[in-house]
Amino acid sequence: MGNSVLSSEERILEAAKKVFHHKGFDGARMQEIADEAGVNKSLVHYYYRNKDNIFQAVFEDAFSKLISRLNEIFFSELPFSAKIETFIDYYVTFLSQNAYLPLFILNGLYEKPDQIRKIMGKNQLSPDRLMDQIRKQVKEEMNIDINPMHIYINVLALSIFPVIAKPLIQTIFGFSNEQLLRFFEERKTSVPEFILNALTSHEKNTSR
Amino acid sequence: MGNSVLSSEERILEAAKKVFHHKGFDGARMQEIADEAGVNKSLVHYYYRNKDNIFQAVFEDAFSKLISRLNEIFFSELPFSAKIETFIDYYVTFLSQNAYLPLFILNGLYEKPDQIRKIMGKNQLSPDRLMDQIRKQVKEEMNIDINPMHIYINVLALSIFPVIAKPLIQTIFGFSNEQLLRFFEERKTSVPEFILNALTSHEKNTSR
DNA sequence: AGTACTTTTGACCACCTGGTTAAACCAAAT
DNA sequence: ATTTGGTTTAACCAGGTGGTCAAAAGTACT
Repeated sequence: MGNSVLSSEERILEAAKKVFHHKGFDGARMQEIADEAGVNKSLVHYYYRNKDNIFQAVFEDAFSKLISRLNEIFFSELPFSAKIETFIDYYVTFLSQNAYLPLFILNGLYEKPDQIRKIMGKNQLSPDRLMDQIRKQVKEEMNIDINPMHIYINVLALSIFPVIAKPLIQTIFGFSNEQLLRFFEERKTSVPEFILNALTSHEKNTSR
Repeated sequence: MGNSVLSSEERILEAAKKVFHHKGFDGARMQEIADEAGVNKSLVHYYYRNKDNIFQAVFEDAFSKLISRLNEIFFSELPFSAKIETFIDYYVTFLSQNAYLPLFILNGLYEKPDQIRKIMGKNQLSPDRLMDQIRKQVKEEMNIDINPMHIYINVLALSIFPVIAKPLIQTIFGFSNEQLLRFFEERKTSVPEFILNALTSHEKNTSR
């Protein structure tokens, strides 16, 4: 357990991430965080005054980790199809390795709705510009006029949900761990195909 | 708070649902369940011996509620496009009114992976038959050969994720409650269009 | 060696947690 | 009226909870 070069404060934060990610706010124990970091429980309180504080630190870290790259890709100069492919590929890989993150964040958003805006401020999302860009790109490249918000949410849904629903998928289909991995690998190509096909007009959109 | 015709046992279960759905297993308090049901805490233990038991009762109820109609629709005799439309319409409505359910279930699947198989046994899923049917239908009606598992997961993702991510969506887009409702209403038509378009071949699928 | 400062610890606490138990309550049957 | 059965309650408990505090250990400077 000899913990290398990290300072106590850093080790505590890392330990807190591990514990909060896996157990959530209510399930996490200050003692467990201290044990995981190899320090006395009081030291946790010394650096982060209380449970809420350290949770917020963990939450902000997780949140920005999850969305920073998202914006990077979506605001890049790539054509839309490349964006989708790049994004799915990156996200499926990233989320496979950090499977706990999305559920942790979604739970956090429900439990602590107050602190969201603070974090939103830090990680500039500027959705208006993003939506304009998506609408324009899809119109130009796919010749289809569709509410970009739905596209955006659909892309997120198709990338994130399967990771969250891992245990469900595994039980439904009876997947072993290797089979599940292969399933996620397949999605790296099948999901972009699915999305881009959905956005390709073959005849005019059905009126309603 | 005069609770009408329900027996104490039923009132306790209803109270337990409310509390567990909103707070999760670790966040829920036996005392709060008792208060919510308007009974003494000991009575909760009298009917359901311990916290785990009553949680399992709540979980099974939620789980079967969520998937029973799913199978009903997917195993019906409808053409595939009608299935998708029916399913999305039903699910978006149902989930809007039970927004806590999906997250509650997904968390439960992570926290109590042991009890899953029991429940899976009760609510027969028989995924093999379902997958065969989907593949066959999509091939016949859309003339496209695609792994039905991905279709199935995609449909679930597009219906369930937005509900789970409610607070996220609301914050990103700055939606009021009414705007969010309208957004979900729109999805009842936009999502089936999206899916069916994605499954309509305009040129042969890229080989691999 | 002594001082001033931060870091780390053990002991402690008030409160809350799920759970137990024995007694009270209440109907229906005798 | 008494018994019998299920129902409901108050009182209680051992263990755990986040959090405090003062003392100890370490560090750097003089």
